[in-house]
Amino acid sequence: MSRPQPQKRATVHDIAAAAGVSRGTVSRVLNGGYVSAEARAAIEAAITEVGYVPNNAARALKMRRSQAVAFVALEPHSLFLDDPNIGSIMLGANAALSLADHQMVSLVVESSRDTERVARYLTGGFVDGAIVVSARTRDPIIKVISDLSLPAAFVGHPPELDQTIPYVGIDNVGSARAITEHLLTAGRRRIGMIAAALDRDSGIDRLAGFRGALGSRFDEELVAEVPHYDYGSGVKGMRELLERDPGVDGVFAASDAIAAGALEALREAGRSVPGDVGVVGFDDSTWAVRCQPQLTTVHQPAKEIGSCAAQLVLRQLRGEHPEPGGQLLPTPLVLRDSA
Amino acid sequence: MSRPQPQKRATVHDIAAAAGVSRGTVSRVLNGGYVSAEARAAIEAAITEVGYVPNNAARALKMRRSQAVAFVALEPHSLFLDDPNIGSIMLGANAALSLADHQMVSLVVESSRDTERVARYLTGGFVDGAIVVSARTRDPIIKVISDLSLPAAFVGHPPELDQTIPYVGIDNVGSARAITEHLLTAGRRRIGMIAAALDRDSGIDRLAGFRGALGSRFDEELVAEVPHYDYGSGVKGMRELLERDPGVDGVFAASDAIAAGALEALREAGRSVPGDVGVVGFDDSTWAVRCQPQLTTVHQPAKEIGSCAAQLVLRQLRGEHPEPGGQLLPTPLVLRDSA
DNA sequence: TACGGATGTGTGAACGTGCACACAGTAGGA
DNA sequence: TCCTACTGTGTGCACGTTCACACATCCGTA
Repeated sequence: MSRPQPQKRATVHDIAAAAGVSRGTVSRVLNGGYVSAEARAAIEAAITEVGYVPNNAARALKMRRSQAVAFVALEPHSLFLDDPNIGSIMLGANAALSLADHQMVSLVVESSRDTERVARYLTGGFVDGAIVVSARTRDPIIKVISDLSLPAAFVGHPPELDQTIPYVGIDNVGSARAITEHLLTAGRRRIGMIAAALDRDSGIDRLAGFRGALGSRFDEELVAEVPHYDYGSGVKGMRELLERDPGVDGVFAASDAIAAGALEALREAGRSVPGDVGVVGFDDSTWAVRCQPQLTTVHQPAKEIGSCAAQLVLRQLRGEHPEPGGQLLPTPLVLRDSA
Repeated sequence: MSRPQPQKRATVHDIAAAAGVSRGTVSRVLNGGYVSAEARAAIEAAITEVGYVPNNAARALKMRRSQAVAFVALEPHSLFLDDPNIGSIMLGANAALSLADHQMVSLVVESSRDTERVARYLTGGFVDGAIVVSARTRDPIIKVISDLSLPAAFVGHPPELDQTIPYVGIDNVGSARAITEHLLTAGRRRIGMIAAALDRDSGIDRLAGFRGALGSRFDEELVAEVPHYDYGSGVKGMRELLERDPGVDGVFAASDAIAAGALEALREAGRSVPGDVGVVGFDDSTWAVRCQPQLTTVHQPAKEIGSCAAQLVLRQLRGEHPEPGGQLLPTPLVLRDSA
């Protein structure tokens, strides 16, 4: 029974002693520098023998660099449940950071208690930068990052407080306009929208795009407002739309989840899709292919958004100054069966 | 234009100087000890004035304590997409750690490249413990944790390599047996199962519970095996079941997503639910209430699982040794409309 | 007066790194 | 011969914190 390492961790001193050199030489084989072949061999042997791993805390203290970037998820209740993209954004960011040999640590902010603790964490020197996925435009965390001038990037919308922080997102207005035009060219005449989350940029912009595409044909009556991007809201919104105008023959749902709910309400009302009514969604999430019929929708490049945000932070870490104002990623239309 | 703090961060020295005391006294007001009222007042004033925040890296180095616990998500592709519970488990763990003034940092392991980096991170002194959510029972990360004797807890199933590490999960066998018995007492005679993920404990155990409940009535013919816990597998599995025995009148789906797919296949085949066929699921995820009819299913206490795992780690951090062997949380049946 | 305890404060050392610097030896060119 | 350049190595210091210790003061009591 040989316990590998009881609790004491090996340090540079230990392997220096084991290899018969000084700490400086050990540091040089780890970080590059002039080292003779035999010294290097002895040190590497010692390292593998004792299973030495550098102490990140000490390194971070000395270097003022932790090789870690925070992924801050604000109000995750809604994010994890409503937004099917948050997971993909995380994976995209992680992949990009990983390639640059950085660690992604994701921090979850649920309550104001969390806010304070995460602020301490960001300030405390454990991360070099932050990617912030926020549903709200004003948040205490943003002020912390701004005051700290911590390299950061926002996902989803421009930060209101500090315009110098870059962001990455999609063109919600243009995408909404494009998919509404798809309904128009398919010959739909009475087109309604189930608009959601009108307290956020994304919600407002999607409605604006819809309005823009319809132009003079826009009818306030045919917009059902619901609070969230979820399935239940879709069912409710569609029922409302049918009640206001039973002749509606096209629907732009502000999210795929809403579109799925709308399909349910239409089935319940005996309408066929896409025969009687054409339905389009937004996100191209897993919802889109779960539905019957499958949804025509706007593809959100979630992974790319994540990796792009990571690049934005990494670039700042290298000392570059990315032009502020944000970066909008293309959102191709995905044509399926629902319209 | 007054920049708040250019880049220099305030240290204990700075606030000691500002308050006219020594660093030791500052440390004492931060960490407790004998401090006079006036000294404390002066120091606290200085702290708020310059916006001092302790440097975690230095503190971690000195204290060998980072007040942070890792949440390690292995192979998140499947986790984030298949398992609707991972988000809730995270939130539960975060809440429990937050209450104990600990920071949760979640690490995503996608590739073998990630494995190495995360191992370095765990070893590097940035975290005091780890919660591991793993779909596979053998993983290099487990060996790292074991060798390091890092306080840890597993979610989902017992770790194969190191039996001393506690885990928290649910009784898949018992739960599957219970919900199958529900179908039996409802009078179903020809009961099939759509079994999934038979390469994992959860999948194997759910099938075992099903078999146990049926006893001598068990018929191999009525088990459709599908690879994943997802919707598409549910559609396919149900079609297969109907083909093998059109007289099937009860179905236990290994997950809610599968059950939802089964409902679709049944609708397609013109069967009514629960009239012709009773369907039950597993998880009590958001799927369960999205379906028409809503699913009777097994509730997985995801938040509690997360918080329980966190407790297990925190207890070890306090020096206690939780009895190994794991903790199984209760899984109440949720009766809805589908059976 | 002298002592012991409680209360309050300052100082030095250490946690484990990386880097600047000093130093030593060898080789080549003026 | 001296100067410079290159290769290779060891030492001291600093990063910001906490802790152990020494010291200082005040009080009550023997």
